[in-house]
Amino acid sequence: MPAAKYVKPTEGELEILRVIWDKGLASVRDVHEELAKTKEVGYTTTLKLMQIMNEKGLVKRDKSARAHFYTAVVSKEKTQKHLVGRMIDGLFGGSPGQLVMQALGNYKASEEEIEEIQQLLNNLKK
Amino acid sequence: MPAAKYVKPTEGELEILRVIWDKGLASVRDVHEELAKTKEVGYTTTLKLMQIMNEKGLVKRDKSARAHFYTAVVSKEKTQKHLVGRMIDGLFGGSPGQLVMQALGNYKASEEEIEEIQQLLNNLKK
DNA sequence: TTTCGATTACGAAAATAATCGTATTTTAGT
DNA sequence: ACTAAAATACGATTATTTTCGTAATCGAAA
Repeated sequence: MPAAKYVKPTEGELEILRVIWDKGLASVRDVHEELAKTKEVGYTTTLKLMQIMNEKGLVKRDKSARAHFYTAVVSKEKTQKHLVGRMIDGLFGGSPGQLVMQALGNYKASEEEIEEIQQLLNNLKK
Repeated sequence: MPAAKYVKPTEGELEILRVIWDKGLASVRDVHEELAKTKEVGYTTTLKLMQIMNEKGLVKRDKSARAHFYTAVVSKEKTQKHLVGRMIDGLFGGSPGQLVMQALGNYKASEEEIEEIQQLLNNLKK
């Protein structure tokens, strides 16, 4: 197994990953149009970033068609886990509970989510 | 009220804030020695960063003594809230529950923490 | 096959963040 | 008052990330 070191995506890369995770497969134009909904950005900026992500191994691309199609190499779950872990260690003194309290206290979760969390907690206790 | 816009601390600034939050009041040397425990860094680097943080309004300093003493202007809780919020919106599709599930699933919380969270959830349901 | 709109390739500038060397200032001890 | 140790001030360099202009390339339509 070839080491597989974790590459932390930058802010901009994360925005792009979100789109790709969502679509599964996406061209530069797909991603760019999605980003353009929320911010002013040039097409080639998005392109360049996606090329860099490809070099870093965050995504891979299929060059067979004229417009290249990108897929994510790093999974959403794995990335979430890394970033949540960083936040727990860096900002919550290593205590996941503190992060959870903070999140639940400040941001409203739906009824279903609450049920789901309670379920999980019950399992964890056993 | 003078606008009070939120300034997002950089990674390096966050490390320093953690030390200041912990100590309440800290000189550059205090902070630097704490940072030096975990990474190689020059004294003046820490100094400079703290000066920048002062300019940004993240900390304020008491210059009356020879060695200046710094205190945090932004609270730990407020910073946590902001960063958690960013993470929820950016990585968890706006769902705090997803973040919580991720955190609890991957990082072990203590028995007490679990109890506390259950308590909170019960309150939220009502 | 020629053209034209869309795409990728490339390089470099701009913006942001982190680093540290050197100069200056301060003050306690002599 | 002088010195030395320790602190701050400042500027500049380096590293990283983001941005985008321009050129080259591709391929479908005429």
